[in-house]
Amino acid sequence: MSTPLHQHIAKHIPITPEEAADIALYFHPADYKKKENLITEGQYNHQLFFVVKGVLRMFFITDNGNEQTIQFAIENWWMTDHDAFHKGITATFSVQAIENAEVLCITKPNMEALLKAHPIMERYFRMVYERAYTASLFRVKYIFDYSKDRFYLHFSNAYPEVVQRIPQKILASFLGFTPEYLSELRKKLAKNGGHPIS
Amino acid sequence: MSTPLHQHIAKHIPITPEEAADIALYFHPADYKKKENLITEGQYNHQLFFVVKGVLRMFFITDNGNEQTIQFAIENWWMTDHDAFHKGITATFSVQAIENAEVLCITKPNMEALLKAHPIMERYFRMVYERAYTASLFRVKYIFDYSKDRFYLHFSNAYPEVVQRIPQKILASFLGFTPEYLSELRKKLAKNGGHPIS
DNA sequence: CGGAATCTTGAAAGTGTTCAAATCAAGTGG
DNA sequence: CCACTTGATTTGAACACTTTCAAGATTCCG
Repeated sequence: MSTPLHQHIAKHIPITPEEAADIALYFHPADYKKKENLITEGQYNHQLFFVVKGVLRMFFITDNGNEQTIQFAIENWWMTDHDAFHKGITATFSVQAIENAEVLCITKPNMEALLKAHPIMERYFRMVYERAYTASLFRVKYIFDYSKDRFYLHFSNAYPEVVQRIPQKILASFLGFTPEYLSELRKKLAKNGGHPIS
Repeated sequence: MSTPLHQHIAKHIPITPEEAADIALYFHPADYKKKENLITEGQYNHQLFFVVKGVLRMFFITDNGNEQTIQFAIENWWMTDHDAFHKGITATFSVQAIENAEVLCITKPNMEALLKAHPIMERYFRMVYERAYTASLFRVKYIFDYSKDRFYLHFSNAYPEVVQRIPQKILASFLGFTPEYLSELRKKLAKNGGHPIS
């Protein structure tokens, strides 16, 4: 038998079924309902999550009280407030289920024990973080490079499954503008057959 | 004797002087002059850099031909186009010396050999990437959270050394606005004793 | 000193936001 | 299954923030 986590690990490093089974013991499964928080800004959290099923988002509350979404996680992505998890401090970000979600959780002590027992996992997580870091840099690039309408088009072409699974309000926040403006963009783009205006 | 690289590694993982000396063999030192490129957008690059001395910036050319700076590296930071380095593809970003810089370089094959010979370095780089990823997420947070004037103040308070070492033009680009607007902000802020207007 | 790049200034034009109200969609309890 | 309540999306007008462009002042470096 092969779990999603096992499969994901095996994509990056060679691993035996026995190792995978032992690694799984460091995690515990959990279910979250739509709109439920896995992590809440300002609170202590010491868990890292692997998404087995569902969609999560990370967000925070801006100066003027809006929810600003900064990333999504779908199946086979890792998610947490890394700064809080790593340093054991209160969370800067909240993590919430957008759909009912099924995740694997690992506490900080278990994470340390896991890395000690299976040093090969250092390599796996090195790769995971390297990839996440790269993605985050590209996110910054897109924010600056594209006009808002192009950014919207880019994202909905690149991740159509994500766009379909989330409310527009949250998409607008992720893209960096208001829901009202997203409405206007959609209207404008519809007129132009899905091409940016410029 | 203890090099900056050795010291930085030792901050994260236990390491003997002998190991450190062997690790150093996988790197070669290089000097770059102000404005010289370590990596050029569109070209192949297969090196990762550790900054011993100087300031680097990463940037790309936007749709409308401007240079958009997306991050800096000062002493003890790692820098490269990670996506290009990792996948062996052409670079999306350029990396340039803002001051004369002294760096340690490692090629992709040497990196792989290093990780094979010293698996403990997987842990070190896992930590480095984890930290870089966290920083990148905070960068995105600040972009969305702060008004432009607050973002400017935040950055110049958080990294005064960096601000002093780079031209305003590049700072403006990093913060996400035009040099002209930065001029206005500085004028406005000067009138208000360094506090945001809002 | 001289040339080139950087920084400042101001006016005009865009881009995106805010606010308020109407419409639409979804989930809940009876 | 319907009626109700709540939340999400759309619309439009007024406004605010930021860019663009062009020109002048300043600084840097050889």
